[in-house]
Amino acid sequence: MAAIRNEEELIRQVLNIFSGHLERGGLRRTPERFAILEEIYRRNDHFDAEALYIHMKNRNYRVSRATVYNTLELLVSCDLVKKHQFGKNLAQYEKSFGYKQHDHAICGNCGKVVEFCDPRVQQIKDMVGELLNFQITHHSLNLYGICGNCRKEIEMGIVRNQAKVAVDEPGWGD
Amino acid sequence: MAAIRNEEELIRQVLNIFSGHLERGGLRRTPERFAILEEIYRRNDHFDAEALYIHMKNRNYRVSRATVYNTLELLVSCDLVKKHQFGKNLAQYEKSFGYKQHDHAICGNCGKVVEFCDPRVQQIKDMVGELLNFQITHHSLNLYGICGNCRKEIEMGIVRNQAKVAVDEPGWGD
DNA sequence: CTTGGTGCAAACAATTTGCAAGCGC
DNA sequence: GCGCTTGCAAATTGTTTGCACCAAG
Repeated sequence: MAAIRNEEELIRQVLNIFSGHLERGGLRRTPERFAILEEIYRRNDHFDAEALYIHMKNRNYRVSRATVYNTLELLVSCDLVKKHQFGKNLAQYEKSFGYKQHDHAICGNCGKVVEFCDPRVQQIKDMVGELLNFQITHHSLNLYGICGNCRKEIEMGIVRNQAKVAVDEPGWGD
Repeated sequence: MAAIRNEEELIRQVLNIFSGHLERGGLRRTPERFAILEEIYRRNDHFDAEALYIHMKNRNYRVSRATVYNTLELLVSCDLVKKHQFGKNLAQYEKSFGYKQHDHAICGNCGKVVEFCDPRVQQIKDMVGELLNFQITHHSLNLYGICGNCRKEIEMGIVRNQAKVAVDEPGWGD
């Protein structure tokens, strides 16, 4: 299914979009910014700023946390990345270009995040926006609960409460 | 509409519920815990831990932040208080007993939080839970945008970005 | 009187900021 | 070269923890 091809294609595309966004805003096209965007689009999970920072370090990039945060904010502002709060004081991010809008179900036991899509969300946004005279720009819908696997584990007496999911792999990128 | 009467009645009720919850859990009924619960139920807004702490101080209570946080967690665990994250790294709370489930629209300009209710949310929870084999326990749906007032102000060139809303009034109690 | 709860302050974790040096334009 | 960006570390912010004392059961 040519997934790799599509990935490279996608990356070229988002780098371009970002480049244009920077130019339009009179912002500088630094290698750090592009490197961060590229690494984000090579991942397929939800991640936090620290994980991305570690990831960049593992790949032998020379970046600081400040730049990671700075760039993430830029990317959010041009809609290439989405920022979430899944109930904790820790911002989670995910790439968003080329994906259809979706929401999240979060397992309170293992921390797994599953995406879903329901057209009724849009209907609610439209209707509530009109009703409250709010100009809705975006939303966040999170369903919290226990996933099927964890329910089984819990029934068998195993409890892992909040195990970390999606840790970064050690550096092989030399 | 006898709002005051109802408020006193409601407060008696929640104090009772909390008392039972503490007893059932083998926890102590301290004056601080009841005082915090009572103050929460005399407020009608969304507030953060610090605001509640200041509020208690203004009312001449002798409480520490630690006790405020501790008690808030207790109250959340027995469903007398709900905890929210409105997109920032700052937990917001609101009383929840006697209110029907609702969600929130947040103005990104003035910070105003408006509540709304839509039955489709429950439908989504049910359907997605079944679909993903998740046992959904709770959810959070936040719509972000600009409220009518702010839109007008912005059109007139006034921008207040993130003005603080619902600050605590100075102490008049005593 | 036993032990959990408290106030206080120090510790922590996530994020932001200040500043000197570096590099895109 | 000008000044936005960077790396680094220190500062801030929200929340948690450690500890000596207090008071509920």
